[in-house]
Amino acid sequence: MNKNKNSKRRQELVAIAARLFCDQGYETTTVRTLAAEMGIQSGSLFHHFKDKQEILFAVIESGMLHAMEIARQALYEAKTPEARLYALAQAHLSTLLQDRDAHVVAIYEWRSLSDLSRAHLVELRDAYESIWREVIYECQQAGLVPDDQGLRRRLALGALNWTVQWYRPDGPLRPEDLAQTLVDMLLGRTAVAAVLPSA
Amino acid sequence: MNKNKNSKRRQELVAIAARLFCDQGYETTTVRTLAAEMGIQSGSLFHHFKDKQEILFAVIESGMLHAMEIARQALYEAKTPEARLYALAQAHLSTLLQDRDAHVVAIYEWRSLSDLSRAHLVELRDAYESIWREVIYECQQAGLVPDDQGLRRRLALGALNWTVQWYRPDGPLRPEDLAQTLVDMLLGRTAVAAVLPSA
Amino acid sequence: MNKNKNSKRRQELVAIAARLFCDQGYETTTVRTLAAEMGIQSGSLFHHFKDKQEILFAVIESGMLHAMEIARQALYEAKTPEARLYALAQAHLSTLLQDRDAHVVAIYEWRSLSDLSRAHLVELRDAYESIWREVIYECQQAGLVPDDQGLRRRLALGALNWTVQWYRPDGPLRPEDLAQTLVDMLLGRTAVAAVLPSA
Amino acid sequence: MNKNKNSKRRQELVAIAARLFCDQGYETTTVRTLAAEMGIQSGSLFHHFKDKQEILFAVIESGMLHAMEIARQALYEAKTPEARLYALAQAHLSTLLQDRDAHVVAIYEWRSLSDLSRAHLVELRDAYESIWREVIYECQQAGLVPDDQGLRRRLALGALNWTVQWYRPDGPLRPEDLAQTLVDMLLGRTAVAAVLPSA
DNA sequence: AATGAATGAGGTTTCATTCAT
DNA sequence: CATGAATGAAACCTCATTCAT
Repeated sequence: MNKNKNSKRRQELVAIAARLFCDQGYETTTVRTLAAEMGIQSGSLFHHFKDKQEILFAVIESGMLHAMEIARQALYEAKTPEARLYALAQAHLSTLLQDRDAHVVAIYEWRSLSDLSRAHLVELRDAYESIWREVIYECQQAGLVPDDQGLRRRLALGALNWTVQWYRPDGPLRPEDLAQTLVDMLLGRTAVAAVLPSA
Repeated sequence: MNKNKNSKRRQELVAIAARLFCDQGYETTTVRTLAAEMGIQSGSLFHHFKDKQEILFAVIESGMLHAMEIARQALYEAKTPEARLYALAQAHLSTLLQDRDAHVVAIYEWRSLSDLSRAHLVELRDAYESIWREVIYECQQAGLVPDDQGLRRRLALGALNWTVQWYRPDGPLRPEDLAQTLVDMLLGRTAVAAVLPSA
Repeated sequence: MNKNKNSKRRQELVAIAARLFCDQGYETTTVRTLAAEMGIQSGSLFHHFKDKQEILFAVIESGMLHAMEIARQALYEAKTPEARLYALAQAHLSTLLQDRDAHVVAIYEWRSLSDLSRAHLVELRDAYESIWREVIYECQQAGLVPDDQGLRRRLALGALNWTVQWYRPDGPLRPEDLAQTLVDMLLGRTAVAAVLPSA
Repeated sequence: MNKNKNSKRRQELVAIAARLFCDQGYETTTVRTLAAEMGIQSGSLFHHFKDKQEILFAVIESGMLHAMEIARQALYEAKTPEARLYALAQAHLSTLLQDRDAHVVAIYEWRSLSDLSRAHLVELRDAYESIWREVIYECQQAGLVPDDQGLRRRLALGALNWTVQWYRPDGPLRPEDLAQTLVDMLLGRTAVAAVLPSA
């Protein structure tokens, strides 16, 4: 089995698997279909991945790692608490769009992970959420949002995650609008001059 | 096959199926497991349902019908726009908790429905969402929220739906708190006296 | 799965499996081949047996149970120590011939049994060998064979078991001759009037 | 492919294969396992052997050639018929112990040989058995055993072969005891002063 | 309504073998 | 001699579904 986990080839295969798992679901996607879409024989799949299950893990992990990376980059440039919250929301939407397949799979197929895989990914997820926790805490300290027991944060993240269910990048809404409206809701603004002024 | 779709027996079977589909997923739950939990043999299942797929349909339909019913009852008693919005949010949470299995299945297994089943359920869902659309429109008319192109509504509903991922009824948060915070966010309030005032 | 372990049907299937395992080996015999020879589909096999492995167990167990039964019957009628030894040898040869398939499989495929199955069959085998131990002990007590540390018994049993490698029932040798020669060797006789005087 | 069939390297590989085939069985031992134990990659195996099957042949052939060699050496020094019989039995046990892996494989995996391989090995086996035939004939001529149609020879050889099933070199029995008891049984003696005189 | 044996297509995975490097 | 990715056939087993009883 090919142990080079970051090889270009492997990343391609993971991306293809992400698309198929997203479109058809993990259980419904057969390894034969996976292989066919990858342009190899079904037996060859198992040189790259131990298991069908390991493919699922690789897909979800790749999405999470990318989310983390984008979030860190976004925060690197933003200075004020509000700007950081906005940047984080936009980064979240950004990876939700760029790596949509992987994130949809993460949501839908979480259950199909092995216990071990899940434990590893829970760590990644916790690390990501702690970034959000921190940024919102900064907003609180700045008096932008008077209190938070994590409830608003959770609702806001949920609202964002749920966008994969209905948001289409080719529709009239821009990601920036989503991010702005969400920040407004989080900070308790009525969003007077909100989205789509020209519509 | 039992054509009496609302029989007590059938409702029991649907509830059992909902639980299993929720816990294990539709694809992973075998007809034999379903039958075993129902106390019958696998062959007998097909006297009640044409298909495995029809069981899935019945599960999701039951959740949606119940959601609609609860929403209508809640609105029946609420008069002001804000009260109606609050009532609707609470009704949504209420069915999300009462019929959690069915709603989780609806979210996760939507893809596994046949085209015909899905089309029928889309109608139900549209009917339900039009209730939300209407109530928020009333709020706009009352000047509570200056504009809305559906974005806030969608974000709010998404936030609510996502609660099935993390909300636990036996935790410290009461459903009323969730509903209140959500209404605050929707209406652009800073939620000064927010959650858990008595705790 | 059909739990009626002694059903006529099951015994037929076991006999067929014994033949195939004997001819081709356990690993080499596919479940499809098994099913084809049984006149059913490969999937149907698993109504009768949980596993391919369980079929192997059933084959070997059947041979052992039959061996025990025949030995007990033979001893039931034999009175003197020597007669009992002779009866036992002949019973051994008898089951070796009647249930040749099963016994060959027992010898060759012992390794392919699961640990659990093997443990159960070891008990059966021990019970059978204790019969031999007892009968030879009677011979010693009668002064027919002066000593035995189990060595002669083991060599004799080994000689008998090995007959499945070369003995053919349609050849010139009669089972009685085998049994007689073996008893002679065990008791230290020169077998003056030995086999096939007319050949 | 390495044509030097007697190279030191090749003999090492054959010995490793013998051990694995003996422990796990031919069918169950994968080419990858073989290669891993040999410290090479699976693809490299096929530089040394054409086939997996050829490895099996090499294993069994090596055992047989060694058996023949030891037997010839033993007979070279023994003069009287009885001494020669004893020497042969001991040589047989000797190779059974020294080359146990190969001989166990010969017994168990005979079936897995290709027809061609088997034919070649049958010749070797016949050559070996003719040695036994000859030595026993000498005993008959010397009046040590009055007659033999091959039956006693076969039983005795079977008893010896079967020892691989139960004999452990680290147990209390010495190979000489086995050989002596066997000769006694063959020659029809009661083995008064038999095994373990010193124990 | 219920049973449960039987189906048969299709699932994941293994494995001996090849071949370009 | 050695590698290791790729092959592709075939292995065991599962499972929704049917049907005679």
